[in-house]
Amino acid sequence: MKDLVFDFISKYISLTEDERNAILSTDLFQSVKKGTVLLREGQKSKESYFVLKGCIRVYYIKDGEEKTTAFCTEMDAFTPHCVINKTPSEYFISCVEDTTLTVSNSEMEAEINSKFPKFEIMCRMLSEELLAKQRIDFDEFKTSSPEQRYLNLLQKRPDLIQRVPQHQLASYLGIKPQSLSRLRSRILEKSKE
Amino acid sequence: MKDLVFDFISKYISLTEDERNAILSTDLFQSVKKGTVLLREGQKSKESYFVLKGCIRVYYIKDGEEKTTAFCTEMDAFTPHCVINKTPSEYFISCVEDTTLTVSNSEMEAEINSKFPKFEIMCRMLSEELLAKQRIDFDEFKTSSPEQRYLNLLQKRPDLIQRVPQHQLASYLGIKPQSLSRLRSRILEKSKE
DNA sequence: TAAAATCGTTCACTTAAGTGAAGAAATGAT
DNA sequence: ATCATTTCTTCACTTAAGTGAACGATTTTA
Repeated sequence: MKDLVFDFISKYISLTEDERNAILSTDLFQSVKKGTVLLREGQKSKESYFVLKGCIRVYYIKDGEEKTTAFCTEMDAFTPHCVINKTPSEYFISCVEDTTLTVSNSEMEAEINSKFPKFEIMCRMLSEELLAKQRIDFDEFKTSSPEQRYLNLLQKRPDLIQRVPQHQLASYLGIKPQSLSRLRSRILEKSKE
Repeated sequence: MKDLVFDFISKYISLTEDERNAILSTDLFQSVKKGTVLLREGQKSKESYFVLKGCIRVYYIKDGEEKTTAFCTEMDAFTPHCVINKTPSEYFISCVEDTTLTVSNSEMEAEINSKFPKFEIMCRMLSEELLAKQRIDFDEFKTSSPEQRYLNLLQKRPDLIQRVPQHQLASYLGIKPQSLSRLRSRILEKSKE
């Protein structure tokens, strides 16, 4: 399982024995049960996540309703806004499934980065990449209809539709659960013809 | 005008005389006329932008229609996806107004970063910050209606509504120009009551 | 300055999403 | 195993966005 982290890192930089050990000595790995809440609204956290197995979900509670805005699955990294901004969190993060992930705190990261400048480079590359990728996702969202977004998701992350409850998917697609249900049956009708 | 860049940088790191000169020697600054296209679909570019004055616009052309997805104004940085990914660009970037900006290419950035590790740190901080901020914007977009998005924009970037054509704003809000027009008159009616 | 092109608004109509309610199905708890 | 809760779907109705067209108003360009 720990190899997955090193596989991931190797996409950006190559590590010496020392550097590998520095990471392993930090006791990053956690296994959490389905339903566990990792971060709550209002909380001040310094923790970043990297999902090895399972699925975590980012959601707001507005007018008593859950609004899901992100799912992180295998090999997804997530640093909450509150960590960067040092403000109370605007949202919750919880586990959709039993999940294995790394949890790193920002002070520890800063320490490793200053000890091994290579990590600084990796973090820069990774966040630049994620920024650009997220912008494309945002662009696709803006320029397509709910139905197109659903079909797009079916292409790009077919697993999500299986492993995640419909009503959570709905707000992820920017619509209500009833609309997702209707939209799905509309698509089904079309494909029959 | 060049001071603006150093004001911006000073939010992240402090510079020595040497470092300032390294930047100034790179001949980064450009003034471009309204309507100039900085990047075209299909093009392979290595250029990143930082707007000092004016406004640039990111847009796709799908089915012969322009779909605007971003506006960068004073103090906004933008690195196109194609620069990070080394693929042909999916979108166009052009100037909404006469614009003064810095244009830096990724090779030059890499050189400066390796010469002055401080810059590497700044780039990491900046892209982490933009990533987190953009995620919040995306979340807001997903969880609100076109009307709420418009009112939100009116709060956060009131200048945009003045300086940008309505039909470009419309796709930025994820709707058609006619819908934006209708939505605006609906809001006007409400405020009269 | 005159003609042409672009832009913003309005209208009538169509399509799809929001809402509230109801019921079936699946899930979780005791 | 049963009861309770949650989840998903369906329905009728409301609201708002998409579409195509028309018409000034503005801007561009020749």
